[in-house]
Amino acid sequence: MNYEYTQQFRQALVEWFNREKRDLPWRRTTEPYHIWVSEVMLQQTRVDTVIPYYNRFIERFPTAETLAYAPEQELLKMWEGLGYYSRARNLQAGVREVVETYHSVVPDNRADISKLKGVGPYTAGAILSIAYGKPEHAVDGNVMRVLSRVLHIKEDIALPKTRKVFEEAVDYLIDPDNTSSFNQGLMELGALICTPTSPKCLLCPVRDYCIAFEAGDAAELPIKTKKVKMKQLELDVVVVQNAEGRYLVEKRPEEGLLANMWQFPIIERGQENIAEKYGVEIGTPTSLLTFKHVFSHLTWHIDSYYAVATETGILADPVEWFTKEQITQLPMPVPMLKIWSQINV
DNA sequence: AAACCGGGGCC
DNA sequence: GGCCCAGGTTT
Repeated sequence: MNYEYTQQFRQALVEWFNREKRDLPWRRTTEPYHIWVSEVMLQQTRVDTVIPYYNRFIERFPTAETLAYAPEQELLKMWEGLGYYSRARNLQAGVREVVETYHSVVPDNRADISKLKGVGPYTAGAILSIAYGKPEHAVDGNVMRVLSRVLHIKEDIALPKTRKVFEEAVDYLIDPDNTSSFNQGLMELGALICTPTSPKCLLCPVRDYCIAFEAGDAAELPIKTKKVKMKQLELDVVVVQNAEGRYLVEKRPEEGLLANMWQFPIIERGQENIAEKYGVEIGTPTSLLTFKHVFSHLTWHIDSYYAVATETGILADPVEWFTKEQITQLPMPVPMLKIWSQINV
């Protein structure tokens, strides 16, 4: 794209965005911490899902300090149901760095902001361009899809090194006077017009500058190869209640899947048993729910039960008896909430 | 470079 | 059922 074309492309994109942009909560502010929270929530998560979480989160943690000093359990509870819980823990770690190292001011340059936990190349560019007006690239899945079509880039976006191609393209194309609208415009275009399947090219504000539209193969781009294999796990979950009416729960390890989230006793079917793993003898279980829970690279096939404890020994460290009221306060993954809702019908 | 890390919506 | 979503970290 030559200089004049680049100017026209910028103008068409920025004017379309300022005219057509959705009214979203995080678009009513340029406060860097608030933009940061929104960008982390939006990682791999749809706008409509994020909106209620963002509003509740900002109400509870309005400033970097309030989040920095919050108990992790409460933070995870606010994040419950969003998934990718390490995002929340990394966000708090990053915010603590800002409070302690940068006097609570989010850094305004890529070198420093990129050092913060949970802030990668995309999030760094998003905060810098949206909150600070810096001409920095913010390349996400939307941007790669849009630019693969506009510029007819046919490299495999599943390969990590390909992102660099798009970052260099944005470095060249970005409107230095409207960095926020330009970067958000690319993403909004990807979300509303330049969609993965059946792009609405006839409504596209930059159609005149799109090589794929000219070539008629917009729907075939981007090129993405990677396919992943799914692991399967068969599990039994047992809600165990003791004579005092309390329920047995355990905290998951601080690393790995669903780190630091709480769950009811869970065993791999045929490989373990409740008595041995948890030190609790139980009466005859009654069936609750049978269902499937799909993660990114793993599927849990869950049979869930309710049982009464008949004999209890010494519990291991992350295992405790909690009342119904206490359990309601614990951050739990969705499959456990699903089972818990059966107990409280 | 590949694997890991949630959950939901859409086709 | 597979794909995608305002990705980052770990190995």
